[in-house]
Amino acid sequence: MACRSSPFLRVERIMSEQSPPYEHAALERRWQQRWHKERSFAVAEHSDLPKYYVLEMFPYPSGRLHMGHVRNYSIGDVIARFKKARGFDVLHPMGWDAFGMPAENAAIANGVHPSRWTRSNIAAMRDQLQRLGLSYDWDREFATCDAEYYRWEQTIFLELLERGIAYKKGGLLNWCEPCQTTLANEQVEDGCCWRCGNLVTQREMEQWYLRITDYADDLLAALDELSGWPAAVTSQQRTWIGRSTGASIFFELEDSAQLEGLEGGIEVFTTRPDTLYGCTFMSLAPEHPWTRKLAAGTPQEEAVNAFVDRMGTTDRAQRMDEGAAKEGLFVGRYALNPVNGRRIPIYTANFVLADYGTGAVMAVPAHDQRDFEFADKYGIEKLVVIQPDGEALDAASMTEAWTGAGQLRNSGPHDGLSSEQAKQAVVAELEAHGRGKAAVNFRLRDWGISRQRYWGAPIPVIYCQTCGMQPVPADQLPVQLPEDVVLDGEGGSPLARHEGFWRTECPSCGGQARRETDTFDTFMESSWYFLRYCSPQYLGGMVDAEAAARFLPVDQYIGGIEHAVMHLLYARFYTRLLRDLGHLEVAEPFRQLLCQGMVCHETYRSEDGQWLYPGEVDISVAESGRTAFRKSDGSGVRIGRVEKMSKSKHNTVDPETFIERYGADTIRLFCLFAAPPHKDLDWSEKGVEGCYRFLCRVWKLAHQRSELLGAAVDPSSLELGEAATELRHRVHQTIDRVTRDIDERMQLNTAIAAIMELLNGLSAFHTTNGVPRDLNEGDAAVFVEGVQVLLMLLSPFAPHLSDELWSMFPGDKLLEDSPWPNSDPAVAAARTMTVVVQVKGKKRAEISFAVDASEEEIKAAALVHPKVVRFLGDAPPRMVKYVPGRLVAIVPGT
RNA sequence: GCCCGGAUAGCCCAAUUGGUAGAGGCAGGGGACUUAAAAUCCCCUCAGUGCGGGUUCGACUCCCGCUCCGGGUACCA
Repeated sequence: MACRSSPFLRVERIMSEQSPPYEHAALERRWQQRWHKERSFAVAEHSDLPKYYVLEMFPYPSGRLHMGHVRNYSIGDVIARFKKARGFDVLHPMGWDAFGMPAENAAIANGVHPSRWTRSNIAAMRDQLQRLGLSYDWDREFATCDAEYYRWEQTIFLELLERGIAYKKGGLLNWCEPCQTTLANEQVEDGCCWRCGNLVTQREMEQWYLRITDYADDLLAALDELSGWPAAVTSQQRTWIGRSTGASIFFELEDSAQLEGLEGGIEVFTTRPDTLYGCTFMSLAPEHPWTRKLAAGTPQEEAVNAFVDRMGTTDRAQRMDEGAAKEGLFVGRYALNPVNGRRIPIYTANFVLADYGTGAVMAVPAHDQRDFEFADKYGIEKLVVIQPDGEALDAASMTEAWTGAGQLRNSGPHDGLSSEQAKQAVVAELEAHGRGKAAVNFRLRDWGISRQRYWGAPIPVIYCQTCGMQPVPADQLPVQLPEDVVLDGEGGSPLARHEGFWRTECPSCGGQARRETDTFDTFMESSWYFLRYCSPQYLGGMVDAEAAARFLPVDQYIGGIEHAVMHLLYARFYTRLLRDLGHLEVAEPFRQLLCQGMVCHETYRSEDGQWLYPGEVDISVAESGRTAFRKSDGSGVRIGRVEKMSKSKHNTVDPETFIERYGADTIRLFCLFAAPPHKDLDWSEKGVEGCYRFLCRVWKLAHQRSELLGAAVDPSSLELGEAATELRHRVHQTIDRVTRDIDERMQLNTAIAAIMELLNGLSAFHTTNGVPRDLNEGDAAVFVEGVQVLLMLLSPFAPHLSDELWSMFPGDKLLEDSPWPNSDPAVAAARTMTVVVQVKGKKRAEISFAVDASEEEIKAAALVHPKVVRFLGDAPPRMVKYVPGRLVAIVPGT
């Protein structure tokens, strides 16, 4: 056990006497300081080099890095370092998504001010990031809680307000009680708050919105062009935007004269105008503005009011649960079907959503499953108007709705049309009579951006009793968040209780006025931070136009998929807004998106069902399988499945511990090696040890031959032996493999595997039976070239160790300033090839050829190979196919 | 239910996109070194690709029909 947690002991053991110990802690600190001193990762803003912008989703400053962060940033760092070596001017920044509720909750719980809490967390996490050796240009760092950051958000908000993109309205809102704030629709997952996981309720409130729905079509259509995004994300956004085409139809009331304001009738949206002739009733959402009004004065009035009241107090999730029974009530009045004049009863129904479409539905029970069930329950007539091929539907005997296509019947002039044709024909009929039109409907709602919390950017408006709502004048920006607030978790928004903040003068009349006390949704800040990195100190606006033109869009964005329809949708929207306001040229912020997989770990539970941390458990491996015991008392432990690391299940490991034990290079390497970036990664301490061992072997290889490294000779001018030629070929091939794996395939795990292979090759080459052998001049030159290449290829993954060993070569240039190696195509090309001979698809022989052997030559050799001849028989072969460089496939004659 | 993914050795993961199933790591076994153990070094075992069909000279790869796992989404009219 002792050795398991004593890496230094282990290092000494791994190292033979001829190598100095690999002291990763001191070594890594030294190189981090050197990079810092030389500003190795500063962006050359005006260089002639092509730019490359790599960005990882910036973290919320919780105070501690978790493995998900480490993985995310390690991936980004490889790309950043690689692109830099490939000659790009790389922008690779880092900052802090610093507003948000944890800070405020911590303040309520512990009395620490959110600002102090946040700043000290930032300091701690910055330190952790720096100890990972990530290649950020730290001069560009900022936190979104900096007034100099959010002032531009306030500025833009005022521009949006002027253009009517930002507006305020009242209505039912998502309310999270534990968080004491409203939430945007995107931030409600499965009826629960995305942050705290508690059930979201509905509440009638006023708040600010951004008209994202104006951009719905554009946001949707442009997804098709985002070929660099994972389909999982674009498809989620498509679903979320939820565009459906159909018709908007007006149903007049039977006695509309009696109801003021309903002269045009009730509007419904449908995707199935072809079924209009089959409409036998109408359903309104309980919250529909006409539900109560229609019932008023009818015998149904009292019952309808009671129903609406009950629905209002029924939990939304419960009411909308699909298992919930259809329920409704006749409202006491009739409407007229605009195409056939049929008198249809109007119902209110629990399953009709107030905020989708118009909150009113034309019900076609024969062709919609929900309407079918409702009609069954309340004895409403079903009318078949779509007849599927080869089947005669009969309303009386149907057991479920027919929702597919078919031929029209009972539909007046449209009988005989296909449902597709009828969709257009019915719309045309409606349009001719002014009773409806083709329409598109979206599921997407406007983005609610007000939050009733303190730790956010103030919304820069003022309310005056006489002048109404007034924007804060530009010269009074930023509206600073006051520091001196009472945070006790009581009595609603802290700013609303801070008189010094809200009491102000009307900018228009100078009279007494009140500031808005809600703050912005923190997704507002993360919707443009990538832009600010282009010119983080710019004082003239959000971004310096020249810097934006140079660096945008982000070439490679990396982060978790959990933001598929929150951050990533808002950022696309916001970028469009800024383009339309003239601040930007681009519409899409992120050219390529990589969503890394989760970091997972086995779970452990004690006999009494408690979750245990991996550190509390010992595991022994026997033939019968693995068994686990609790370290403290040796009691049995149940090994559970591998799951995403989470605090609640205690299956987390702390990056800090592992960095101390093995070093940042090892941890980075493991995160990149154990799985391809987009897939889930199973944390394995054994695997970490394997990566550590690999780095130790690299270390040892260089030190074993340190005397050679100081005097590199170009091997291309030397006469090389067989083994040296072969090794050199492998070295150059490895350059090609690693380059392609990083650049084209984003397959970092196989890039590392190739580097490991190269190490194995170099080790075998310079030793005999594990002991260093004598190398001639050619051998030495090839070996040294191999070590050089190895370090260059390794440097994006394990930069500290690579730099340390690189310094054994002459010159004092950092690897960070050295170009990526180029392979010599002549050397990388194989000299011989092994061709497999298959007879009827079965491998029968292998033959070696020079790479320039001709097809005829190869086919001929294959056909006379003794192992092949046996399977051919006497007749001439029916087919002989040559796949260049790979195989000869033969089908014998009969 | 629908829409995405995924399933290859005891485990993680490769396979140049239809051409020799195995690169890399872990675990396991053997050997060298050692008084011994550990460490280190060298060597080795193990699957025929979730299941059933099909196309093909040839299928992990393409087609059809399933199973299981993961993710998203759902009275959206």
